[in-house]
Parts: sequence; structure tokens; C-alpha cells
Amino acid sequence: VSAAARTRARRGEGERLREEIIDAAERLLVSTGDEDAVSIRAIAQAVGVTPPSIYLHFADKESLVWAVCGRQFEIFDGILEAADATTDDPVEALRRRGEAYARFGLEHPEAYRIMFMGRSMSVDRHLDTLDKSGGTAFTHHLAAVQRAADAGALRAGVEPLQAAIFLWAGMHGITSLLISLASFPWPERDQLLRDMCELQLRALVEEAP
Amino acid sequence: VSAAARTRARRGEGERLREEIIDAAERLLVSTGDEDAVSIRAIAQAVGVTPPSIYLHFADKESLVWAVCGRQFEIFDGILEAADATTDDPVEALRRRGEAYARFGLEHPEAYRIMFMGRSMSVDRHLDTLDKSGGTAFTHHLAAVQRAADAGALRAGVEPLQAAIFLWAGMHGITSLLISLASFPWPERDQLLRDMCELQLRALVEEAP
DNA sequence: TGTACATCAGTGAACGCGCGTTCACTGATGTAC
DNA sequence: TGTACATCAGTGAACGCGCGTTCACTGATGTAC
Repeated sequence: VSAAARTRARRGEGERLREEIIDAAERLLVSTGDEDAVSIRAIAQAVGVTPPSIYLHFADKESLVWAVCGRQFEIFDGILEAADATTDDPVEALRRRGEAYARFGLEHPEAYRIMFMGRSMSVDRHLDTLDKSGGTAFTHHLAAVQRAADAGALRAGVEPLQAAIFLWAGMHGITSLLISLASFPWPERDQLLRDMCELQLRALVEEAP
Repeated sequence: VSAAARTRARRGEGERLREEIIDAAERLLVSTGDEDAVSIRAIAQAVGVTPPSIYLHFADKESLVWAVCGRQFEIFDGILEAADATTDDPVEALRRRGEAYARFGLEHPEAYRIMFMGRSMSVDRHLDTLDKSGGTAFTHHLAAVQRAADAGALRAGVEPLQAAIFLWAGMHGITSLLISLASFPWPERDQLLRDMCELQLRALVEEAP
């Protein structure tokens, strides 16, 4: 990926570079697939600018990575909300959210890695970014479970928060295992994901009479 | 961690260093908590030997890391098998395996990270190591589920392999989320893990009449 | 019983690398008078 | 309407770092005769 022809921003339009940097970092992150493989130098080259220019807009590399993550979280949340909105049945909505969750992870494994499989230290240092975007996504997830609870679909004794975490953990589990242990002899993937959702919901919803 | 006083191995006892290297690497991995933070140089220093000596026993760094992993897998499998053996009820055994699984991950987060949350590329390159130790652990897990199936405890239509993966994914999910998102406002941990196991089993086992 | 020698365990110094980051700078751009 | 000047966007060169790995070597140790 070589340098694009880039014209210097006009006076007062310095913020333009910030967006270009995030775009380039996002592309590199997705294509190379490794946070460590995406260097300041590589990003600068992709934008068509010298490395020090990055520091005009980001305090350090970590801040840049998290700016990218913030965006990924918004996309992620958008996808799940969209999947949710395709049905009126709150239990079916949970299933569709779950499948969309896994699909996002498998289609954007590197973003997913940083968002949900990173080292907590770096996560801790950027809680504000995470709160805004990741927090929103979790709030939406919890709201979806609450709708199922309000519809009387959950078993007696199952708390919405507990159910929300259970669903999250299960879908995160299968998604991250598929990402990390790609060479494990998994059964057919689509069927596997459907089964996961199915079994998870069976634990939560009232048995059909 | 500075160099221990070390006496050169006697003729024919060169293999002793190999064990010392693995020991040191294991300690560093557990204490510093990051695969990348454990350098060949640091390991050599901890053993009390110069960096090139490492290459007398390992082809490269990755091979060394995986030698450490192999050991961790054996410990891991031993813990789960031991937990299993504390009861005769095959369903209760699954619960105890699950709780032991999470406990292992939370107590050895760095080993866990490498074993189950790494990049698949490096996993692929060391499938033999993984087959021997990780494969054994999964085989034992599957056998435990099979015992529950043989006892007629599983719902009709639930395949042992499907159930085994479901349990693994769920426990891996909650374990790895607790590791990676340490600052998320999780409910009380022990209760959370018990709930996870409980809900998972509820999805799999026949309802009490 | 003594000695030459092959072998083995480990060393010392250096290789080239790419990294994040800093610092003093330049040159275009808009603005004030 | 023209020009001096502050400001802003970005540069070029270098910093120090630690890394994995290689290569030619050394010196102790056991063995054969």
C-alpha cells in the first residue's frame, strides 16, 4: 500500500488529516489483521504523510488505535440494532442479534480482537472511548433482553442482566474460539452458530407448553 | 529477576538446560503476563545463561513458547480431570469441570491467553504440540459429556459433540471476557460463574419431571 | 597410568531491523494595517 | 491595493531502544590407546 497523492490541507482544515489517519489505520488494521503489525510509519505512508504528522492529532499510538475502535464499536452496534429491528418477536430478535454478533466478529476478526480480546490494561486506559461506544452497544443489548423479559418470555428467576451476560458470553465464546483456533475441527460453521443460539435461548426462555 | 548461579552441565546432561529454560519461560510468562514481554534475552538471563544457548535447545522463540504451552495444557487437563473425579453424577461432573475451567483461566490468564486466545497462525504452526496436549484435554471433555449422554441426562436431540462445544464456548466466553474486559462492571464473580454453569446445563439436560 | 583428541555445553560480539517518538525546521496561507 | 507578519500544516533527520538470530569461538569433559 503506497502513498496516495495528497495535497496539504488548507488553513483551518487540519482536522481533515485526523480523519484520513483513522481511515488508513482502519484499513490497515482490517487488511493486515494485527494491531502490532500496524505501525505509525505504515499508517503515515498509507495516508501519504510523514510519521511525525500523526502526533499532530493523536497523543500516542494507543489513542489512535482506540479512535479506530470507537468507530468499529459504532458499526458493530449499528449492525446489531439493525438485525434486532428485522422482527417484532423479542425472542427471535435475540437470536438475530446473536447471529449478527458472531457474523461481525468473523467478518472483522481484527477489530473484534481489539474490541473484545485485548489486554485489559489498554482497555482500562481508554474507558471513556469504550463507555461511549461499547457502553452503548451493551445498553442496547440489555434493552433487547429486557423487551423479552417484559413480554414474559424469560423463565421465572432469570434476571435480564444475568441473561444478557449469559448470551454475550456464549456468543463471544464461540466467536472468539472460531477466530483463535481456526484449525480446530469445527463442525459446519453456519449450523454451529445456529445451534449455539438455539441452545442458549433454550436455557433462558420458558418451555413451550 | 537476575541470573541464578548456574554451573555448566556435565557432558551428556545438556538436556538439563532445556528444562531450566522452559521453567524460566513459564515463570516469566506467568509473572509478566505477556507473551511479547517475555524475550529470549530475559529468559536467558533468568536461567543464568547467554541468549544463544537457547538455540541449542529450541529452533526459535515460537517453539519455546509452545513447549511452555504444552506443559500448561497438561496442567489444565489434570485440573479438569481431577474436578471431574470428585463426583459420580455425570451432570454434576460437567458443572465442576466448567467451574474448574474458568478458575484455571482466571488464575493463569497469560497461559490461558496463549492457549485459547492467540492468533491462529501460530497455533497452526504447532498443531502437533496442541494435538498431543490440547487434543487430550478436549477428548477428555467430550468423554465427560458422553458419560452424561450415556446416563440419559441430555435432552433428546442434543448431540454430545454439539453439547461439548456449547459448554466449552460458554465457559471460554465468560472466562475470556473476564480476562480481557476486567473493568466492565461485572456482577460478583463466583456467583456469575455459578450462574453461567447453571444456565448452560439447563439448556442441555432433561427437565426435572 | 598417562596423554592426545573428539565432543559437547556454552560464550561474546555483532548483525540488521523496525519501532515510537522528539525536535528544530520550513513554507504556504490567511489577516491586519 | 499592497505588504509585513503571525499562524498553521506538515517535514527531515535523528534519538535510543530492544528485539531475534547468527557465527566463529572456547574451554571443560570424557574416551581411546
